Amino acid sequence: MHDIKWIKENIVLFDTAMKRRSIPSVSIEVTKLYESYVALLLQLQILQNERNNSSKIIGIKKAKGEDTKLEMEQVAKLKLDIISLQEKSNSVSLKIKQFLEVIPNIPSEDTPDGVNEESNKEIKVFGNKPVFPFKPLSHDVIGYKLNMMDFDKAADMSGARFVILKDKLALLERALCSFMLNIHTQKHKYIEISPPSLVRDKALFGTGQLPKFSKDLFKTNSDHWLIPTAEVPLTNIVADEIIPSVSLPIRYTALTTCFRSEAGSAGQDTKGMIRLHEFKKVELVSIVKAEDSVAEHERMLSCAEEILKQLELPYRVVILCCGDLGFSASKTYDIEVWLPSQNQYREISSCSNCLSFQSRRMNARMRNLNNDIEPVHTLNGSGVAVGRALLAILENYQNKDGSVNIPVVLKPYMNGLDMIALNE
RNA sequence: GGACACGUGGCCGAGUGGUUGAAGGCGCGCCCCUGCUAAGGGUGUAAACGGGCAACCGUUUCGAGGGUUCGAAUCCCUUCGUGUCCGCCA
Repeated sequence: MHDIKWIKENIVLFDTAMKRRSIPSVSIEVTKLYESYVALLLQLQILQNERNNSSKIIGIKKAKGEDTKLEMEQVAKLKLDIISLQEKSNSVSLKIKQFLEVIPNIPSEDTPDGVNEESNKEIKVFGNKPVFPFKPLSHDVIGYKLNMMDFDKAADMSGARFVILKDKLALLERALCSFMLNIHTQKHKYIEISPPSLVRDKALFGTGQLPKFSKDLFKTNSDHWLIPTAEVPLTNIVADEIIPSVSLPIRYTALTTCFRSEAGSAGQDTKGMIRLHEFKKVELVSIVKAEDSVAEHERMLSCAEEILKQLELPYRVVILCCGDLGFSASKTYDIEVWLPSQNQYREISSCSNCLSFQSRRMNARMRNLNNDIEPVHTLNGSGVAVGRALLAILENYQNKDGSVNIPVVLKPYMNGLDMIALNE
């Protein structure tokens, strides 16, 4: 959520930024609304002040047993004006709020222009793509042949875009979860959280999924929403808080299941585990001072990269262009892992700096050393998507006979297993 | 799901219609004092918004929303949350 006062003072800057997002300029309109709101408020406050004074006098007079008929009649008249002014100013301020809450964050200066992912900018490539002396299979075929991945049964009970992992693949998923959480808690000093998976509107408004993107979410019949990412509960831990600046940065990590309706992605990635309605993900969230968020963003990216480095999976890092940037983000790095069967890199992590965009929506603030209160900055990133990590391992570590080697760092989590092979 | 109770400032906790943004305590800040024993005294200490160069002034806020009233933390309604007991269940 943008600060209306900031927009008012930076009309050109603001509209230029929105233009990069292909959003028509609204700053003049909002600013005008705001000015009329301030005018109404001023008038209203004068009348409220009069009413308060008169009511005090009535109270004093009544205590003395004096007659207050005159005063009471005067205030009664005032009251009508107050009510009508209040209605007007409420409706204008609601309009302003409705305007502001659907305007996305401003892209950072170093976010490339562009309307779709083709304009994303590659900034780093890491690792060697595996060379196979045979035609590498896709992960779903590998899983099927191992008899450890069942899309058909999942479809019978849940429909499309669900999967059942069995036996060693279920273990591999669990191993990945533990491995990632251990790295982030022990090496990167994130605090592990086990949050709710169901949240109310307010939480999703805070992180920016609502009110605009309800179509992408699942809703229960009890007015809860299933979280699309742990970013939602993790970031909302600081909602409505005033945090002493000495307590920052706060770094949280969590393993959760993520639920996404995938409305509008019909036909995309219909095969395999790439795009499911539910998947597990280890998330990273940082709450930092404004001046620290740029550095924290780099740190977060390197924390996510660390996972892929240790798993020895080839990847690249891109900066998302304006057209690909999420609603709440000012700048986003995507980490893309190499998938041999597709002969391309696919997203496995997304690390975003939201600046004060989310913190203003959820009223998350800090008290600095001068005792002043200001919004914190929030960042979130995947560290990393578990399902996609699993499928990347299957594809990158596959052998000709259909077996799959286990990355060295995962062996302790796999009961010492070196390889997943077809059960005899 | 049934019954009852409760939601006040960083925390605890008074406050059932009238100069109450809110006693008192704790905590914290600043200042002072100090050879009567791990202390005493003074003073300050909410947020948001609006106006003002500023000092400062004003408005709103006692879970949230609405209502009654000249006036509401206090009364009424709705709602959310919490606690306890009962029922049910992992």
